[in-house]
Amino acid sequence: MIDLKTLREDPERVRESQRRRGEDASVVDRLLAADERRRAAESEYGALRNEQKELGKRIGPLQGALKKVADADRPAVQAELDGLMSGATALAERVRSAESGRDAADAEAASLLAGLSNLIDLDAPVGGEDDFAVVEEVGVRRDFAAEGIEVRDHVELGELLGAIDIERGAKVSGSRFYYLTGVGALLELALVNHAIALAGGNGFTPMIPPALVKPAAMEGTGFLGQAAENVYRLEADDMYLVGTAEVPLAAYHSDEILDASSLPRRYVGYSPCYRREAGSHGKDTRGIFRVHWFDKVEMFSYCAPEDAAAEHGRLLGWERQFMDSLELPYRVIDVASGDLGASAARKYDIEAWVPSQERYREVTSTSNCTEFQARRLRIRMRDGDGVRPVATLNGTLVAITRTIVALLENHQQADGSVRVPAALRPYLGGRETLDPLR
RNA sequence: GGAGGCGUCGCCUAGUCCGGUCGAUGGCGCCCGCCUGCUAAGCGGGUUGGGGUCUCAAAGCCCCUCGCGGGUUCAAAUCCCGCCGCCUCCGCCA
Repeated sequence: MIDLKTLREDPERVRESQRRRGEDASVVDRLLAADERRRAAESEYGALRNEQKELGKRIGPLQGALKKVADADRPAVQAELDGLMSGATALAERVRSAESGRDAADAEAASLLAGLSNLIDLDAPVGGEDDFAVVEEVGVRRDFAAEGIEVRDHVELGELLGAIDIERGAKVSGSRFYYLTGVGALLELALVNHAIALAGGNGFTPMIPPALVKPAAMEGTGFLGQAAENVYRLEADDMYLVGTAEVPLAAYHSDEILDASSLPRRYVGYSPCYRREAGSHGKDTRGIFRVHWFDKVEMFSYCAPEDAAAEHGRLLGWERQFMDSLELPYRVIDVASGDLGASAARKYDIEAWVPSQERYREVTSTSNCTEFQARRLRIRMRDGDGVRPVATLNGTLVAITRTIVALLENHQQADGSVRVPAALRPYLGGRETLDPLR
C-alpha cells in the first residue's frame, strides 16, 4: 500500500501513477474522501472515549466511599452515584455507536487503499506490454544455418537426452506438467547449486522457504489483486501455493522492526512455484516454457528506501552475472508502466534468446517494490529518524524450466548433444556435454 | 487426533483467583546526563507501536495497543466464548 500522507499531500502524483498503469485514477478521490471520514470518526470516538474514562474515574472512588460513609449520609452519596451511573449508561451507548462508525470508516478506507497499486517510478517507460525499452543486448546469437545445424527445440532435445518427460507429466498431472529425468534432473540441481553459490558469494543467506502460505502473506505481497486468478488456493485449509519464493521471503520479516544497521538484508530462496496460468490458454503450449509448476532460485532484499534504486541495480547485475556464466545471449528490458504488476514501481526483465522461436523470451525478472509490500506486511526499520517502512526488492536468479529451455537450445550441437557451459561443469561431475541416449 | 500448561511495551518478569488505585511492576540490555586519570562501578533521567489533534516544524493534548477476534459491564491485562501460536505427555506418521 502507499502512504496516506503522500496521497493527501500530492494526490496528483498518485493519479498520474494510476493513469500510467492504465488503472482507475478515480480511486484517489474516493480514498481521499474516505480518509477524511476516517479521521473525523477517529476524533469523535477519541473524544467520547475520553469523556467515558473521566466519568469512570469518578465512579470507582464513589463506590468505595459508599461503603464507608455514615448511614445518615448514605442517601446523598447514593443519589450522586446514581446520577453518574445513568450518565455513564447513556454515554456508553454513544461510545458504542461512535466506535462502529469509526470501524466502518476505517474498513472503507482500508479496502480502497488495498486496491491501489504501488506508486510508479516516473522513469519507467510509459505504455503497455509492448512498450518496454531495451536496455542492452548481450552475448552473441549463434548462426545455426552457417553452422549447418537444423535447430531442434527443447522438447526434441529433452527427449533425445532423456532429460524431460512431458507425456508422462501430462498423464500424471495434466497439461503444463512434466518430469525432469536423468540429466534433466541433474541439470536442475546443478543450476540451483551454481545459483546459490553465486548468491552466497554476494552476501545472500540461503533459504528454503515454505511454499504454502496463509492469506496474509499472499495479500501482503500483492498477489491477491489483479494476479489473484493465477494463484492456487487450497479451499479446505484457506492456504495458498506460492507462485514465487518472493512471497515467503517477504513475509519472513512481517510485523518486525529491523535495525537499520542490519540492512540491506539479502536472502536467496529455492522453492517450487505454482501458477494457474489462467488466461493463457493456447499460449506456449509446447514444452516446458509455460508450466503450472517449476522450481526457482529467487533473490530478495530488504533495504532502506533511499537505497532501493541502487539495490535494484545490484540485483539486475547479479542476474546478468548468472546469465553470463551460462553463456547465453540475452537482452535486458525496462518493463513498461502498464505491465508492472501491482507491487512494482520499476521492473527489469532479462529475456534469453530462444533459437527455435527466433525471439527473446523472459527468463528472469527483478522488481523494486519500494515500501509497498513493507507497508502491507508491517516491515519497518529503526534508525536515527525513528521507525519507517523498509523497501523490498526481488529478482530471479534462475527459473529452472525456462533456463533449461534456453540452455538446451542455445548450446545444442549438430548431433543433438548439448554443450555444458564451463561454470556449470563442476556441478555436473565435470561433464562437458549432455549426450543423446540413442 | 487426545490431555494439560503457557502467551504482558527488545529479553526476562509482577499483576489475572477478588474488574476501577494497572493511563502495566521490577530486573537486564540500550540511550542521555552526572561523577570519575581511562575503563568499570555508582547516581539521575529516558526507553512499545499505531492513529488523531495542533503546528512552518516541534512540544503538548487525546484515543488505541497486555497473542488475535468477539461478548458481559458505567468500566476489562483481569470475567465469559471462539480462534491462533508455543511447550509437555499420549496416539499416529515421512
